[in-house]
Amino acid sequence: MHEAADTARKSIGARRNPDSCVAILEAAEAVLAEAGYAGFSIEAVARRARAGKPTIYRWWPSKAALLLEVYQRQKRVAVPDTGNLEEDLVGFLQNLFAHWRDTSSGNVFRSLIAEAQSDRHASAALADYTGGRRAHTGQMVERAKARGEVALDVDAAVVADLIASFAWRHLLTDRLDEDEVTIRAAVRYVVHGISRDRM
Amino acid sequence: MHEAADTARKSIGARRNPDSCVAILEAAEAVLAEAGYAGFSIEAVARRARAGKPTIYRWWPSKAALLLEVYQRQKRVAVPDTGNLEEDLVGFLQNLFAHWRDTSSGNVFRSLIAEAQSDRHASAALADYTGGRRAHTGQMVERAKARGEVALDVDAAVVADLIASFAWRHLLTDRLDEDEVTIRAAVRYVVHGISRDRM
Amino acid sequence: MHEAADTARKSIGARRNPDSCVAILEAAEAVLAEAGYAGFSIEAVARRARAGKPTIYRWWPSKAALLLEVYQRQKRVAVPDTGNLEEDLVGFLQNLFAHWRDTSSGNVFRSLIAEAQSDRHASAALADYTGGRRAHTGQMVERAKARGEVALDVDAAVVADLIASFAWRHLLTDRLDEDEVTIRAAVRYVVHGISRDRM
Amino acid sequence: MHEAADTARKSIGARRNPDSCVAILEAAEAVLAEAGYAGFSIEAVARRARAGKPTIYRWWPSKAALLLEVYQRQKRVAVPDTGNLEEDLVGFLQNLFAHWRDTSSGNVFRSLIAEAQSDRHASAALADYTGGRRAHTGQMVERAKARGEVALDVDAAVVADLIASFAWRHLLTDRLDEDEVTIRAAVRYVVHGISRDRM
DNA sequence: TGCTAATCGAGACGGTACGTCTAGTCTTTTT
DNA sequence: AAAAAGACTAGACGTACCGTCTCGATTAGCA
Repeated sequence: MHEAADTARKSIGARRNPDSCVAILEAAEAVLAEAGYAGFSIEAVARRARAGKPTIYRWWPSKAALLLEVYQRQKRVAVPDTGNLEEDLVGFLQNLFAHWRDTSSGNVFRSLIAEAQSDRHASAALADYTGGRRAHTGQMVERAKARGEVALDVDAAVVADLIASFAWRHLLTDRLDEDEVTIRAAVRYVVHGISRDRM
Repeated sequence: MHEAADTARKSIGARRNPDSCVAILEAAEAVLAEAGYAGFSIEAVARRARAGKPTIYRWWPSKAALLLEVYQRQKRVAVPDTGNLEEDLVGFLQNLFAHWRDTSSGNVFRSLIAEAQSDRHASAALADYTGGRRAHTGQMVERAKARGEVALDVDAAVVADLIASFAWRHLLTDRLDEDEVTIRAAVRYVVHGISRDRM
Repeated sequence: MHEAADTARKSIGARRNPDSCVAILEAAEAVLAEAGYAGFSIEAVARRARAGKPTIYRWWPSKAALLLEVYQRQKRVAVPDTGNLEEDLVGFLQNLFAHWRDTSSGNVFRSLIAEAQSDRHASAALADYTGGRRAHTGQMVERAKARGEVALDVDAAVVADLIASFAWRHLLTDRLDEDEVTIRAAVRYVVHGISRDRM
Repeated sequence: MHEAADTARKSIGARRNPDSCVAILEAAEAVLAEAGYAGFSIEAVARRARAGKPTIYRWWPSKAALLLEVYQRQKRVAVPDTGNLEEDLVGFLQNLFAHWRDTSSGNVFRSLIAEAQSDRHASAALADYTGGRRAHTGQMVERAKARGEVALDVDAAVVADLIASFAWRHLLTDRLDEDEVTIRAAVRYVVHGISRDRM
């Protein structure tokens, strides 16, 4: 994460300056990491990035848009494939919690959810994003279905919803340090409930 | 929701004036209902309630405290007791969604969660509150255990967490109009997963 | 300047409590001495005196009234009588400057003048007070007239005005540490101007 | 004193907008004229000028700075040059009193002096200003010295001080309507006291 | 090669809200 | 009746951001 040079960035002609773009995204991430959502303001990002406010507003029409891009820039969480749904889901949640806990991603995503509660653009953007993620997480269930672990009439989207909801609430209530036992219990309750020999 | 009289409320001596207290809580609710979390400010509440800002700050140290009291003032959601866990939980979620949807409660609680992402007092207050609610919801599971529906080694708190998480995420992503089929599916997956003859 | 006892003063029945009166005046003086006019508020005095605000407002209708009483409670400056007008006036100014400098009187009187610029009660009270003082200071000139030092047609009130004005402006512009040479020069210019053999 | 147009003033780039500057100074003057020092608040000025409070604080760090600039913006008092010190000084005082009386200048300067009693910035600004004025007034005396009217060893600054003090006290005690006889008497006492053939 | 046009940093602008302070009024309780 | 206590409405304080605006400098691509 290289720092901005002492010499100010200038315009590079009649087109977007990628340096500024990167500097702003990195500054936004840094501000969120250091001061959290409370300290996240366009002013603070502009100050940190040594950028003008209009430059930010030009490319990101709302705080939400900036937050979303910052979040998407960060590395995705790996979706395990162990051949066993319970292990997959427990692994996924543990990876996700660790990712949220150890990087600024947790703060970014929390902020995005909070922002979505008062800003309709953020709300729409979040709905879009979560729609995509749900399908992604649902693949773990679909694979389990294909393996015969899970009943065929199970709605993978609902299962993905349950798992994602569990993750969200832990994020939003500062419980990302949940122990494996509890995570596994939650996952097992759901996995057992949808297993093939049950339904 | 009666309006304030033309004559200003005065002090009623060296003790809290319940009229002011009520007027402020009602104003807070009205502001949230009309302008949402984005327009919810102490100034706006004070203006609407014809109250001085210090009067609000005197009794509610933070926006979160005010939000929480507004939320708690609203009628509680009934916890059904049908003798069947699936029906209990489906009914509970439907009641909760309807309550959030049809009153301003949903907006209030969304705001509280959002506030908790940037204010540590809000965060603490919310943790406090959800702790209490978790035990409450868990009772449905405990009753089912007592009836023999649910395995004895099931952690009721984890189940309550799963259900509450599902509700929160629907609130936070504007999906309170979820159809019964989906709600029932989610509940069934969990209930089956913890049923006695399964574990 | 004894401090208030730990036990709160109580009402002594249907009449004014002199302890409260004294405590309030002393508190006002102490506040002015420590924080100056900037920190002088009825709230601050009430806090310091452990008195209720209404108790202050009952007896002193305005800040100015309180200031005036505080000022008048303080010891008067001696008016010298050396048999020579120049010495009298120089001595008087030196005494006055020292009094203002070394006690809280200076702050009190500055505050009173400042208050009089925005409060008509203060203005009236100050006019009243200065009227009395002018006559008082004028006596030094009248004595000099009687001694034949000063021409008979000199208006003692105008001379008193010149001297008092000089003192006020030094107070108001923080020049109470003026050296004797300058004070004497100012006095001499006036005294020579009114001496008998001149006019 | 033209009113602000209906269209709000906007920024004119990364530099001070003179329209705003003027609007604020005129608003400050108007507020002082209408409500006096008691009603003079940054809020009131901002409201009247249709300006944001931060715009005022950006350019005038304190109420005193604003008052001072309002005062200095108003036309200066003419310093007469009649070839006779008594006439010069009497004329100067009469001009000054009339200026203070007939414009809002008197209120502005009174306010500035009052403000200086509680605010060290005001105090410093006032000291600065009066320093300059003293030299200015002293020139009348210096001219008289050059003409041989006044003894050479007279300290012009002290004389200016006496005259200015006399003016200040009349301003501060609402005596700007003083008659010419009294003004002339005061001036004559001083002028005689310093005349060449006397000392 | 010189002109146009979009972008950059900078920072001022009118506003709104923050959380704190004081003003002056009020009522209850205690003496 | 008067004292203390402290709550009440009201509004100013000085600060932080909001989102918009205009500037002058910069540079690519069109003419």
